[in-house]
Amino acid sequence: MSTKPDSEADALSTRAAKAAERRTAIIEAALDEFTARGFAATRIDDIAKRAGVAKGTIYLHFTDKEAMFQELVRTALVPKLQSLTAEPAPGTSVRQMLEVFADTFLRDVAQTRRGDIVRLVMAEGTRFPSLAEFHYRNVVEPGIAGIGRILEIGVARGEISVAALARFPQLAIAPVLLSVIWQGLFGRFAPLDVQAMLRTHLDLIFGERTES
Amino acid sequence: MSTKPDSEADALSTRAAKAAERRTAIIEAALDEFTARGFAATRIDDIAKRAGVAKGTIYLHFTDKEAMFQELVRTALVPKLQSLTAEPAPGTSVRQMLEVFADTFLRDVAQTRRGDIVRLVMAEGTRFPSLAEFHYRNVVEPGIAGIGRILEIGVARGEISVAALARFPQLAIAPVLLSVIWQGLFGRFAPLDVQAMLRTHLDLIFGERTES
DNA sequence: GTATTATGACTGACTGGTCAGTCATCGTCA
DNA sequence: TGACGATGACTGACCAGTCAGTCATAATAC
Repeated sequence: MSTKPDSEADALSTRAAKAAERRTAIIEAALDEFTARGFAATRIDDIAKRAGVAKGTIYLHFTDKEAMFQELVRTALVPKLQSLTAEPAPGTSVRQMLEVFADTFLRDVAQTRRGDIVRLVMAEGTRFPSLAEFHYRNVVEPGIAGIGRILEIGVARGEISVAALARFPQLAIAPVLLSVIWQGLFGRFAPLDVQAMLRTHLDLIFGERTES
Repeated sequence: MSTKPDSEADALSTRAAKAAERRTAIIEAALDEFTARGFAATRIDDIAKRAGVAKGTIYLHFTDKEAMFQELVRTALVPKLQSLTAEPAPGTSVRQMLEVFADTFLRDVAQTRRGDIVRLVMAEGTRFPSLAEFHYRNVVEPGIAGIGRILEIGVARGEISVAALARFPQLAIAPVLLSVIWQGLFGRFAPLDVQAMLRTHLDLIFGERTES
């Protein structure tokens, strides 16, 4: 692909390179605008302005607004999922695995623009069923399955005493989801100590008695 | 109010009654449209058609689209909150109190149009900060406080062994919120046994060991 | 009780503005 | 020089909000 004397590959230095740059700029700008305003209220003109590009250029890369929206939102989360579902080193306790998961999530999702994207999916998912389903298949289901595997290990090892928890990995995820929502909607005037909350949640799962 | 020979009161039979009917019809229709399409994509014409009313009539009741949206969404949830925060009969165990809360929530919110409204607030809250703040003050904060009080009793009585839980009532709410989101986005193709999940969550809180 | 007038709720065609998507033209690179 | 990427003015559709006119009902007169 790289050494083939293809006209496209030859142009890599200037033409294709600039095209790729432009595409990236458009994607960045579009994500900013879509997360800030939602699908319907976002203007293509604004995306173009923010990307430093004319409106027509956008239509060289995407067929229409809806296609652009779906393509962007789809690809924005999937790559990062691997780092979350990565198998942990053997010999770690299940509690540590979940702690790593929570920390990674906080660092890579909740505190970055990816958090906005999660909110965006929740906001627009009803109006774009195919988008919701795509996220279920590619983000939610694998995520749930990964957590489920960890929980099963916890139950098998006796670290987790509520065996039914493995049937509902959603319970382990719920506080993380709540954090994303909370920070987006209320964080400005009612900040939440997410880290401490998630630690408490782990105490709950692992049945550690604590004094206040 | 009913016997006063007021011109307004006199007209209650026909004129004012019809006006009230109309207003209700508009509110119903507007909630349907807004929850189905979101704020920006909802057309006033469609609300009018659905309410069986001319467009101009809507502007006799609401100053503009945004005012209507905010007023509707604001008032739609507040009244029902009382039934959720109602003090339970003394002598009930904390677990029972939370069970009642969960059941009431499922019956009155998750499985009704109120669930759509919760989703709507989450979806549009970012774009209507005053709406988010209103909901925080009038729905979230009282709700959190109510659950917090129950949890404190649980800690004091020794029913709950993780004392820090009382600092984060959000942890008790999180699965309920997740249920609403899940059913709205994925319920169609990946239904979730919410009742069983919430029961498991209570097992977690009350440290009941269970076998699968 | 009946006729006449006054009221204001209701209507929907219309306006002004916005915005997605197009395309004739231009500029640039191989 | 020829080809193709980029441009932005333009078009047509769409829609929030308006307002002059209609009509059912209430108030008043007789």
